Amino acid sequence: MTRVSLSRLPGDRVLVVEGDGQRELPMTDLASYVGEREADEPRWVWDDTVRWYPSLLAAGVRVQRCHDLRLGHQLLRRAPAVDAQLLVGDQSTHWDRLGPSVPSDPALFSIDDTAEHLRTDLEDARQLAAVAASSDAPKLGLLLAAESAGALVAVEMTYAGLPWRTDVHERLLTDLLGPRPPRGARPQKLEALVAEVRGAFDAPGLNPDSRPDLLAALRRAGLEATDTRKSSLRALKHPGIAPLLRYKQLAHLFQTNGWAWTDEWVKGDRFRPAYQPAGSTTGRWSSNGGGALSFPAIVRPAAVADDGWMLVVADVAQLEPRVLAGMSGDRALARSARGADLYQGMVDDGAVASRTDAKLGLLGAMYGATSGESGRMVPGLTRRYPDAFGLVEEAARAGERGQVVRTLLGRGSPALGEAWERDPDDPPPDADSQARYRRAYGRFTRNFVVQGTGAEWALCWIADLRNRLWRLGDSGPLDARPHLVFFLHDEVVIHTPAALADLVAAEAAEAAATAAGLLFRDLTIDFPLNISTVRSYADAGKPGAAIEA
DNA sequence: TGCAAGAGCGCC
DNA sequence: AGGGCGCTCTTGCA
Repeated sequence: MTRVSLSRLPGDRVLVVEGDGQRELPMTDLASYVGEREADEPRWVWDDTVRWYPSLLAAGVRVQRCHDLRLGHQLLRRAPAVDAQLLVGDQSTHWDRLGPSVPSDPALFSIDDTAEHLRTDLEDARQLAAVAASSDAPKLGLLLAAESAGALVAVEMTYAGLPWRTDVHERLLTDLLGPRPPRGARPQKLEALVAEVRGAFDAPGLNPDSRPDLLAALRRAGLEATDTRKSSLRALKHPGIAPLLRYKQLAHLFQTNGWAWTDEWVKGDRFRPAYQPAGSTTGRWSSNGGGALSFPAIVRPAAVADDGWMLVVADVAQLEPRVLAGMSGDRALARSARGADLYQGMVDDGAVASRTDAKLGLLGAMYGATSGESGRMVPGLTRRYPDAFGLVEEAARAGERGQVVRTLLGRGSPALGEAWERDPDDPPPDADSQARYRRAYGRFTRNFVVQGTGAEWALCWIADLRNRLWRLGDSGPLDARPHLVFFLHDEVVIHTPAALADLVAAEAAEAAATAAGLLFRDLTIDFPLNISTVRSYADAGKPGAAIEA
């Protein structure tokens, strides 16, 4: 496959290296050059997708594949199967330090002090060599390709944006909170709730946002409260609790997804969050802006397809338990995973009495629950599904011994002490806190292998889906084709011309099967999707909504 | 005055 | 004695 690396040079020029040949271009010619070369389907190699791809998209150029060296470097440096020494060389310390770049950074295409003239071809050669020399080359190769495809998806989704009806959003806010208040003030309905809470607790100056204030008021009312969490408050009996809970819910909406949020994140009928592929150590994405990955259900009614378009919403049912079945090769769990409901499958196989028990037991095993209803289910299920439960148990023990663990495709966990930088002035931790810390790390490694492999499955899914959607759109312009507009760990939203919605839904399911084949080739694991075709995101998942419109 | 940490809630 | 994130507010300290 043709591999073309792009490096930025001073004076807004680009160095293009391909095999033994190289040439220079002015930055202004880049989009047309890339557009023409796309016919050869090359893999574009660049330092950071966010630094190159947005301007190409803006020029109407879509790229089929790339290799994101920043993500690759980060991944390979920590991959247990890779000899990290092979990544050392000219400028490699710079690659070590390279953090994510911010899409809104105005310095995007100007050469500045922080963006040295990195020779991407040199780093590319090191990464290729490091993969080739590893004991896990095919899997790492797949992981790098998926990671880079994810980086393309992330930029494309920011570019496209989630279709957003500001009028619907504001009507929703006004209904729940009252009219938009002046800066710094509470909306009417929140203020009314505060008054109600103050009255109920006979605390005229109470600030419900202040924990000490609130605890004092609760105690004065004779309630035993040690924290102000929703779940704790719900257990208390007092006339002030209901308005307090209502206040907390609505205040959260006002603060995180209220008018200020719209002002900042919604432009031109689109919500455009910035995604950060592999932003979490497990390989899951994070987002830095707009709280895209904690996008609350309460505002989803405002995500509405354009006229003549629809949203196809697809999520995987029980992604992580299915991934666990696949990576552990647990045939019993794989059998229970046949069909749309894995937990029900466990009941039907006679492993547990109820669906609730199945869910509690599996989640307990994946998160490391040691007590409670969840922890109690684990021993029985371990006998039933020894390979699956054994895998997470072994990952936990490895963590407690201080060893790193890896995902199916070879992403390594951070080391035990990595996030634990002690102040040298502090006394050394005693044996108890060391043991506590090791157990916590064990819970982390236990979850890491499943969450991380789940993220890999999802990357393969969206990478394949992205290509399928592109082919489906045939030859239309970029913004007239079906495209991904949202991705949330195990769920995607596709904005599509209404006429293509059924085809889009079918492609989403096909892509899921492709991802399963890529990761677990010899073992058949079902990854059934819940798919809805809807006008508004809020209608996804509701029975009957799929046919509507 | 500004920053970091903690609490709490949202999502998976 | 349950994993991963981001965001906003308050508090405590410099």
